[in-house]
Order: sequence, then C-alpha cells, then structure tokens
Amino acid sequence: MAAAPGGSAPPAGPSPRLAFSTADSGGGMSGLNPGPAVPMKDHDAIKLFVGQIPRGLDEQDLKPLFEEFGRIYELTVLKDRLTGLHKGCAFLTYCARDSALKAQSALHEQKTLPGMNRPIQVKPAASEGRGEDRKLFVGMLGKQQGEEDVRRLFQPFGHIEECTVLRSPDGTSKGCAFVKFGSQGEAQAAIQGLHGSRTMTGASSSLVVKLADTDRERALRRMQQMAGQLGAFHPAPLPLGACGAYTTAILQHQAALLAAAQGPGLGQVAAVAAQMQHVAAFSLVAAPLLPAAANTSPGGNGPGALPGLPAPMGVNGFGSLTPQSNGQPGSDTLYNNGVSPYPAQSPGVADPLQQAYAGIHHYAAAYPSAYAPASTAFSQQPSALPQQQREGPEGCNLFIYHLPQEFGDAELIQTFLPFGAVVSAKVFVDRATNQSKCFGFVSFDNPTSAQTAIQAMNGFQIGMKRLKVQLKRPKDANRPY
DNA sequence: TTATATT
Repeated sequence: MAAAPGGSAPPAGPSPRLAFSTADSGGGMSGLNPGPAVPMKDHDAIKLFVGQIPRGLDEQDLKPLFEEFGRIYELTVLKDRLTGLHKGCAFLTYCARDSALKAQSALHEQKTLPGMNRPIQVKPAASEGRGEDRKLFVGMLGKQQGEEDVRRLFQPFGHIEECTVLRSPDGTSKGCAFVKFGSQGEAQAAIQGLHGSRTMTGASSSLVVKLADTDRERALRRMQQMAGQLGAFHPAPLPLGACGAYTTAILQHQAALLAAAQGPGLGQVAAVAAQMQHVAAFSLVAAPLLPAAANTSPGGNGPGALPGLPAPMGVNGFGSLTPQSNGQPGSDTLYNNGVSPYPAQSPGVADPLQQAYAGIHHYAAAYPSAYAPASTAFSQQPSALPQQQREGPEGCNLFIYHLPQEFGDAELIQTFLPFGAVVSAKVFVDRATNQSKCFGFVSFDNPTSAQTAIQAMNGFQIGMKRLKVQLKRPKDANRPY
C-alpha cells in the first residue's frame, strides 16, 4: 500500500530522495525551520543494491523498513524504462556510510519479504566497484608534486583512501601516482574531471587519469570472462555454428509438425521456410561457399530485394525482433513472428548471406500466414504492447528445461515463435559465470499457444537431451517444506 | 530443474 495521498507528512526532518516523491526541491516550508532541503551524505557513502523486493512495494512502502538503520539519502525502485514495470529491486543510499553497513548486516539474506521465496538482498551495488575499480593510476604529474599535491587535486571528487606517489629508490618522483577513492563513482568522476584536463608543470603532456589496472590485465580478465561465457576452450566460430544447427533442427521439426497439422499448401510453405532457415543459419558459418542461396524464393527476387541487412537476430537472422524497427505501420513490440516486408531499395546486394535474409523476408511477406500459424494472424494485437519480460496470464507460461548450453533468449524466442505471440522469453543465466543454466521461461499471450507449444516441443530431442516443456509451476506450489 | 534484478 502506498501512503495515503494528502495525509501525513513524512516524519520530522528533510525528506529523503524518493523516486516517487513529488518534486519539491525547495523544501516547501516557506523559510521556517530551514533544515537542509536535501540531506547530506557521507563522501564515502555506499550505494546499496536491494533485491528480492515484492513488485507491489514502492519507495514509500520500503522506506520504513530501511529507515531503522539511519537517514535515507536516496531510495529508488528500479523500473523498466519503457513500461515502468517494477523490476523487483532498488538502489538505496544512506546519508551515513555506517547506516549502510548496519542495514546490510541486519537485512542481507536475513529476512524474506511477503510473497518472495528468497531472502532480501542488501549489498553494495555493482557500481560501487569492489576491489580495484576505484583505484586510479595518475600519470604525467610534475616531478616536484608530492602526495599532498595529488590529494589536493583529487579531493574534490570524493573521499581519498590512499594516495601514493611512485618514486625511484633515491626518492625522486616518477611522475605518477595511485589514488584510491571510496567508491567507483568517485573514481569515475575524477577520471571525467581530470584526465587530460591540464598539463602539470614540468610534465611533457597532459594529466593522465585512468583505472589502475593495466590494459593487459584488463584484457586478460575480459578474455577469461568470455571463455567462461562460451563454455568452451576453443574460439568462437564453433559454438556459433552449433547453435545455428540446433535452431535449424528445431525449426525443421516445427515445419514437419505444421505440415502434418495443416492443409498441404501451408505445410509445404512451412517446410520450405525451414529449408531456407537452414540456408541462412549455415551461411553464417560458410557464407562464401553458398552462391545465391535465396533464389528459391517465390517471385524470384533478384539481387537487390533487400535494403542493408536487418540487424541479425539470434544466430540465424530469422525475423526482426527489433521493436518498431522500420517504423512499419502496425509494427508492435510484442514478439510476433516478426516477418516484416522490407521495402526494396539499395540494388546490387550479392552477398549470399544477405540474399538468404532477403529470401526469408520476401518469402514470409508473400505467405504471412505460413509464418504465423498459431496466433498472430488471429489474436488481436494490443496497439502498444510494451516489451517486458514478465509472466503472461495463468496457463500461458512455460517452463523449459534441457535447453542446449548455447541457447540464449533470442534462440528461445525463435524456437517458440511459431506457436504464438511470445510475450517474453528468458534463459536463466548463472550470475557469476554468465553461463546458461539450461532452463528458461517462455510466456505467450494466450493459453492455446502455450498448449500448442507443449504438444509440439515437449520431448523434442536435441543431442543427447530432450526438451522438457511444461506449464510453469504456479507460484504458491513451490515452497520447499 | 520453476523468474537473481545493477540507475
């Protein structure tokens, strides 16, 4: 419940910055008792990330819980930029650093808010930069500048925890230093404010302010992360190809199903579409070997049917998932089958991959019903459906297990698109490793599509595994003990 | 093996 409108003012003292509070920057008390309109925060305050918040709770609801630990400087529930949908988490900054520490130790994983099945998270936000992301390397200092000079320079940007000028054994400055701030934000501010901003006396070029990590360390770490994400010890092309193959197999399977379920005409159309899909997927790996792959499309579109490539979707360029991509009339942000007719222009496209794209689009434009077998041709389209990743109505949400490791959201969407309008599709990813957990959720806008998808895809074999596709377990039925 | 999200 939000606070009753027009009723009680917040407790005495300045209002914290709540995202929902009405704009009242002046304090609004006509000069009497002019406490600070905006509370002050410690220079080394910690921004906290708060997770596992029930989506029904806004800032006003949350405030009492957190005020126990000190005055709140700012509290913001995260919302989807487009839809305003509550994302189930928030940022919280106390005026005092100590309040944050107390709140973290008292609340983090210590209690579960109503309706949640995991305990609340209260911990420094990712932006607070654990470790070295708040430590700066400073170069191009003057040789005569000591720690005090450097501190004076950086002090305006925040709380300096460490400041060390690098020196030769004889004590002379090497013209560089390390400066560690209390937070990553402060460090970033210093970079913004100081890097290149001036040339110190005796230095040969302008001041250098950057994160202390060397580029090499940074690159190394990034590569390790990427290797982890790919779940492989070999370079990228192989997983990409494998992923395309999976999608292709599934689409062919779907084509067969459609062929069986529908009249011969449409079935054939779907089968051909899957065939072309295969071409497109394969082209990503072996494009140069495939001359004029797309010329099987009806109407024989010559080169030039396609403007520049649409942004490739997933691994195989099937459809356009970009909301309102070309300002097409009637385009919407629901994931439908996404086959929009691209206007012809820009002649001279000869690349096989592009032709494959062109073929699919062209073909799909000619036979839209073949690509929208289950839903979009029939269900009315809400005019401005926001792109959200949330549950659909009861009976519309699927749990999918045994996904291939390579499957991402895009592949999941594509796999389930033929069965209806996909409201959301999410592959679960391990936070630490960014690896897929091989399960995910797909939500349709109607139960029939969901049932169709279960019928078609449950038990579908991929490699050694079979997909499990079933309705998502209702929220209340999953309490362990 | 059933929604863990980072302005």
